[in-house]
Amino acid sequence: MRLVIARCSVDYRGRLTAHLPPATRLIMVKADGCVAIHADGGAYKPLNWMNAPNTLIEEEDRWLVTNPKGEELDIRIEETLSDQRFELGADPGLEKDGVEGHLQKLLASKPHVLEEGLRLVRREYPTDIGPVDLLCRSSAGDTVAVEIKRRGEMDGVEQLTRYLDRLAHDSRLHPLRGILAAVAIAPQAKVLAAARGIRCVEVDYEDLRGIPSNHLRLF
Amino acid sequence: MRLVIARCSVDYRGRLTAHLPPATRLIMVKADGCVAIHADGGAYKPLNWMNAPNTLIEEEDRWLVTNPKGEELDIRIEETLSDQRFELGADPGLEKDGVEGHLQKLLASKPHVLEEGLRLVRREYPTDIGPVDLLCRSSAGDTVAVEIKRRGEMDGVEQLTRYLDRLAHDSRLHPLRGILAAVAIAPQAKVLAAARGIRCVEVDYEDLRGIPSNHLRLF
DNA sequence: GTGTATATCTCGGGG
DNA sequence: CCCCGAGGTATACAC
Repeated sequence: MRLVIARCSVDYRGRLTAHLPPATRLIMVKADGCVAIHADGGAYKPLNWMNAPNTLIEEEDRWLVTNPKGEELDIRIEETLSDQRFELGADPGLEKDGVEGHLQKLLASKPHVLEEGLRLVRREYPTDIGPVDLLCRSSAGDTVAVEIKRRGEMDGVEQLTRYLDRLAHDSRLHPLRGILAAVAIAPQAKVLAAARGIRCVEVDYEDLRGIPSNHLRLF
Repeated sequence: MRLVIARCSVDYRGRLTAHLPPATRLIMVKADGCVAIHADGGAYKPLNWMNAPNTLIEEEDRWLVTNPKGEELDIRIEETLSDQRFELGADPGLEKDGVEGHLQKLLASKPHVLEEGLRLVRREYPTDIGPVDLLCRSSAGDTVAVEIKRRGEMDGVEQLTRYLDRLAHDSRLHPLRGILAAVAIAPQAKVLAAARGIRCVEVDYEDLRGIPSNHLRLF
């Protein structure tokens, strides 16, 4: 990783055009060639950047970064205050817990949490506009499409609605209905879901991890 | 701005939990207190971060960053390879051109570009599910809701459809139709729009800037 | 503050 | 390669 502190002005031309007047900033060049220009504030997003893959042509007072898509980042260096390189090596990467994928796996193994008697038909059930998170069947024989979110918002309802529209074309899946499952569901999303006959279920992630998946009973 | 190169492991606990095994990384602390941990690759997004406002408690081998929302970033420093501070000063900020906001302003002043005789009723016309980009009236007296995007995709069609549904409840706006305006519109979006009776108009941003806004004619 | 939509979104997965 | 969906999305803007 190369870290340059320099007084510079920058122009980006590509998906939009953007200009940075002269000021002192950090220019970060990573091992994969990506370039980011940071001010001393304003969260983690750089003012300007160019992702890999790209080409860096470096002159005394000008860096020109171009990529295959035709975008370019034009950095005019007025004064270099520091220029250092560090060997960081490969990173083992981030291990996450608590994202939608985990919630989906948990609910796939315990669909009865959403509704008594619900059984999984398939996770990531394919349609021609994208996969449905869970396709289930109820004890009454209904097909139930489940859309899973960490937070249920209106776009989740839209998404499930689109899937239900597509699935409705397959008569083998009738009768068909939908469930929006999330750790928390916004009031407006509940209203929109209700208007479309979609049931909302709020689930507790911590509880869910504690429930055994082979939840068999003897009668 | 403070730049630390260190071998460290990191734990984030908040909206999810995330763990970074020990490795050498860049820890960036900006003047506003925000902290970002970067590996030597993978574009501009840090592996972990904590935005301002937050509190940094720094010990010899451990940094604990907490914020008012109860999130925390726990950094264990195993070895510090470099630790430097730079005075960057305030940044004049980025000047952008070509984003949706500009396109909306331009089209608001030149709605006739979308359709001969179209006049603006209101920009950001409010509905109870959000504002419509432009509400216009045609020379024939139709109400025309315009959704503006840089790139017209399916979600833009969905969005305009939701608005048209809401606006249709107001009989004063009848007859009502919609236009999706964008610099470029994806084929799938065109198909979906056609199926819903929504007209698609691709506009040239550069041309648009050159057209005078008071486009009056004498007959 | 809440809610809604944008973003040079970024990033990852699947066909 | 594109398409689609998730994100600790962040950020701006209107109500």
